[in-house]
Amino acid sequence: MRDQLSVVASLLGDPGRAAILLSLMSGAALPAGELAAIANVAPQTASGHLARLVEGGLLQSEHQGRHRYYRLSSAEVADAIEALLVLTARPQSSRDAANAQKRATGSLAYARTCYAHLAGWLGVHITRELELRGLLVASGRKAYAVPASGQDWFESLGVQVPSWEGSPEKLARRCLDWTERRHHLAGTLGVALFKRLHELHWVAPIPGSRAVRVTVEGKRRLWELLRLPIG
Amino acid sequence: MRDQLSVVASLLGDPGRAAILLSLMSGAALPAGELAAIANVAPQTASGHLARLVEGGLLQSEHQGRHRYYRLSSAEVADAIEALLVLTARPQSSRDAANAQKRATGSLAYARTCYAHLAGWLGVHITRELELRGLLVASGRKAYAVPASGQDWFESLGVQVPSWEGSPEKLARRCLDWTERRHHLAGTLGVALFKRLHELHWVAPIPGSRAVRVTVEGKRRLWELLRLPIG
DNA sequence: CGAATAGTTCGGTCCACACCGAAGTATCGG
DNA sequence: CCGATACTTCGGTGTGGACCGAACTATTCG
Repeated sequence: MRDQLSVVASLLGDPGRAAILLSLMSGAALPAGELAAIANVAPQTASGHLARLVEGGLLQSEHQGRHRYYRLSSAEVADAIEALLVLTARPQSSRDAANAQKRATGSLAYARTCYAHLAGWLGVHITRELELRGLLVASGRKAYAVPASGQDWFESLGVQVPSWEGSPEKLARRCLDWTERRHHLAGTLGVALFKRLHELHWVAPIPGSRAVRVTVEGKRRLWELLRLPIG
Repeated sequence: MRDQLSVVASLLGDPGRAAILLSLMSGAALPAGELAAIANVAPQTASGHLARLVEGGLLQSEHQGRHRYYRLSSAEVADAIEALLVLTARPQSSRDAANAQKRATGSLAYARTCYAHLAGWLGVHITRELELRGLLVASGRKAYAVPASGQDWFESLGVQVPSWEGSPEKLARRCLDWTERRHHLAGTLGVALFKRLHELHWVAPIPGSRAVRVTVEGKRRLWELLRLPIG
């Protein structure tokens, strides 16, 4: 029993395996070779890591021709990784350290997707502005409530606010970003918002990565709409 | 960035350190010597582990005379550990494995506290009976709603149902038990229920551990009240 | 003060495991 | 059927770190 914890934890405790798992956090499935490159190890080594991760129930593999794709086996795995990432972000309080970390992570820290919603600087600050304007209200540690004014705002942008299906967490979850260490909008509404920004060509996902680029149009409109200083 | 994860994870990846962290999950602070005994290692070894855990921000230490008490440094640490425990519980489907695990954990698996609410077999089954009777209704993945009938039941037992302060998660959280792999009642109401059962001498915490004993009186009353077969 | 207890630091041993070279098994394309 | 690509298994090497004995520092008690 008590070792069970250490067994799972030690799966995440190797830098190579951690890199692999992090690269799969987007929910995408990646082939073994690519994961080897990401983890910066030889294919044989990665193969061993992947086998252990599958054995431990963290990953699922899927054959496709001569490729073998791997993905996280459940949302619980992603939850556990995020819970650990929160711990890595915590003890830094000096501004320098925070900035160094931000620079190191590059554009991913600036704007990226987390599953299918916006995270990074952009995700956090859009959410912050909405909160400041009372268009989104924190309700508990894990959810946002959407007041009528907020609903109007989303719909004027062309985002259908989904009906209240079950828990508020489903609709508008508060998701913790580990570079900004601030909450941002997730859940159905978060996904819908990102989809709409993409439709409007205000943001453009960078192919082959989780990073997101803000278009020129997007910069102008986000400034008009939320006074968000971008670029 | 990417190694940060593996660094934290590898802190949990050693059986000794994992045992130490698990024993601190109750929120209590324990002295180094006791933690060494729990981890089943020499005091020097434990001392090294504890230093690394403090260094990594997972534990905080506190001097008190010639003792040195250690406790989890934040709820986030407990969250991360629980998120990992969920992963350990998942893949087992065979009854044998589940039973073996139950036996191995001994009385802790039967009844214990998790922070200050009841967990283990007892916690899970009390919660289950309340759910079957409609006195507690799952609301989303993380909270219970308490209908009027449930409120009556708690109050007839002498448990003040706290007023709806903010989120339902605060009041009646669904907490996942990792030996039973079932939800049980946590949150303010869960704490109040345990406190009341203790007051009534239906259960008695076993000193120096998180295990809980059900008294003879308790067995009789829990049977009368919920048809819970104990012992 | 000196003995006892709680905890730490230091030094040396030993093993698990991350790593890669080499060779083996699938699958694709011609 | 043959070479190329994607991935795995096997075997041997090297290192990080868990471990404990011994010695050291604090605190309490008589």
